[in-house]
Amino acid sequence: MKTIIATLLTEQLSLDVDIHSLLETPKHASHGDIAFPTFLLAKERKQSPVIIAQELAKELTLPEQVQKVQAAGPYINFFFTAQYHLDQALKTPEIPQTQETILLEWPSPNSNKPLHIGHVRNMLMGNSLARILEKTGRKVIKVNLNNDRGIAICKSMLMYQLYGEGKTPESEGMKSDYFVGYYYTLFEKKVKEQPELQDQAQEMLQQWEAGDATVRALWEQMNNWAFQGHNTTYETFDIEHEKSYYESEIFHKGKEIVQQGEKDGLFYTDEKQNICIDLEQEGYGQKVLLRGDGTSIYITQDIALAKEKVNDFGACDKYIFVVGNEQAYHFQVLFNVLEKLGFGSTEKFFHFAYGMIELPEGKMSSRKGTVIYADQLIEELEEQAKENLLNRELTADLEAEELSARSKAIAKAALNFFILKFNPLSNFVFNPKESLSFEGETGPYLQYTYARIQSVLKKMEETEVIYPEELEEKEQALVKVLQEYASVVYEAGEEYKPSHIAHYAIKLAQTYNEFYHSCPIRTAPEDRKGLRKALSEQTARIIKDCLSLLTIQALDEM
RNA sequence: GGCCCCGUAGCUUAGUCUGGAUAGAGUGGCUGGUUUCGGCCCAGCAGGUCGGGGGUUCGAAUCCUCCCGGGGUCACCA
Repeated sequence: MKTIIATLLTEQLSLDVDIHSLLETPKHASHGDIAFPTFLLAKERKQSPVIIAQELAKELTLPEQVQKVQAAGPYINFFFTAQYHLDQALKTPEIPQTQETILLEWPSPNSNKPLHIGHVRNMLMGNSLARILEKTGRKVIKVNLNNDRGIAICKSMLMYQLYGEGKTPESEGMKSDYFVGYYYTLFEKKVKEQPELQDQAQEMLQQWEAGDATVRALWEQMNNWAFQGHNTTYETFDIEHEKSYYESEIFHKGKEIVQQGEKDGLFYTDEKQNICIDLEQEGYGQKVLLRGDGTSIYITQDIALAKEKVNDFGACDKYIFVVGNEQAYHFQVLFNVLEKLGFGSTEKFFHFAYGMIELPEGKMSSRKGTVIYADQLIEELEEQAKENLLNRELTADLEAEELSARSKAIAKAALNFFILKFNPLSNFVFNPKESLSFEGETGPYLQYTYARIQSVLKKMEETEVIYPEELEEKEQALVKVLQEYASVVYEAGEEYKPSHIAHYAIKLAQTYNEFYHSCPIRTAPEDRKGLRKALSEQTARIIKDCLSLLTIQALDEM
């Protein structure tokens, strides 16, 4: 629409400004579809903007898509015809495609405990982002980095060695990652009274690095349990990767790269023989990249991983890391190091950061037992959803299987939407009792709107769509929102913002529900029935698409 | 202390990059709505110094600047 108006204004008025960028989409329907503000002209011509608007509006000859033009104060407002709006709203949305290859890395957990609500935020954001990127034409390579070595897993190992008594997840009837996590928590408890455990864990880490057979065997056992548990959680959350990397396999590989960089004069050696980078100019200070004894640190392995990824998948246009924002500084340093090493400009790397989730009583603590685990969370929500279904007349008699399937879908809708509608960078307090609702701005609200449309459509026969001269107010509002879909997805892809999709979906559902309540569909006048049916179908299609981008299932009945 | 993120109705928040007409929602509170397409719905009322000051601009929640509050980070940890 902007292009049409920009062309119109450029051709008919001799204005020396970039018209397209000045055009606005008014917030209120009474202001039309596109508005041209005349403030700039007023300044140039030293005339009242109101008068300029009035005069220009009179001069214009309108193309067929534009029904009328109206000067309103300092704005010239353009109104498009119902015909034009309907064509745009009812056609298959064309989402502008961006040809890019993006490597997306997430959720990259530690292997010493189960996934918790922080990982849930990570998993959902990564998943949704991947879907949005794919929808906008990008090729997305999905990888995971398992942090499977280090002091944390050694703590679990040590406790199992001391107190495990040969128990297994099977013998205890525990999900295997919880089994591993139990020993980690046990360490945090015991170390308070026995500080020497800290040294023992450290010692174990050294034995691990030295390749001690017993320690390695124990490590493999514990890790297998942890991963096995994580994998079932990934299934619940629809997480799939093309490749999983393991810190244990790459952590020693960065050494040569860093040493070569030092020879090439990119880095320097400090008095302790550490190889370091000077990022004073960039504002990040001096950072060690490789210890003097040649052993790796966190950033060394990230450098190695960058190379592995290029080896495996070729150079990509962008590399996105979904990681909590407490690591923002680390990633800025890493991106600068990678740029110096020739992996590409820092622009190619993006830290998709998100804020912390806290509980009403403060930060989560595995020691205090206040961690909310991903599996438990979704299970509790399923229970709530099930209860809701049983309390409704329509669904009280569902068969067990169907009841369970629907509860699952509704629970995930509630959780996914709740997490994804937020600005990712905000911290938020998660109150398990109050945070998740099924009413209002929620995933189930979207599912409900979709299901109700399906129910209405099912009862209707094929009807011809007849375009009316004028649309009713609620029809008009719906038509406008439907037209926005393609550009919303495009923007979400450009800006990496799943929340745009969430907010748009709510707006569409709200607009549709208002339409639904004031415009009968099945009992509409004959010349309106086909139109309203078509609008309902298109709304359903787009809601379903949005839900899919948010990793939520659309239900035909709920 | 340096750097990064956050601050908008009682609560949860959209809008900030790219400045425009009356700052949108949800929730909670109050008042209503279905002999009609599914009430997890809809309508209405009350609720805002957009953290504060200064600046730029015809115009600022949005840009600049200085403060205030909350969180994070500044390891040879990950």
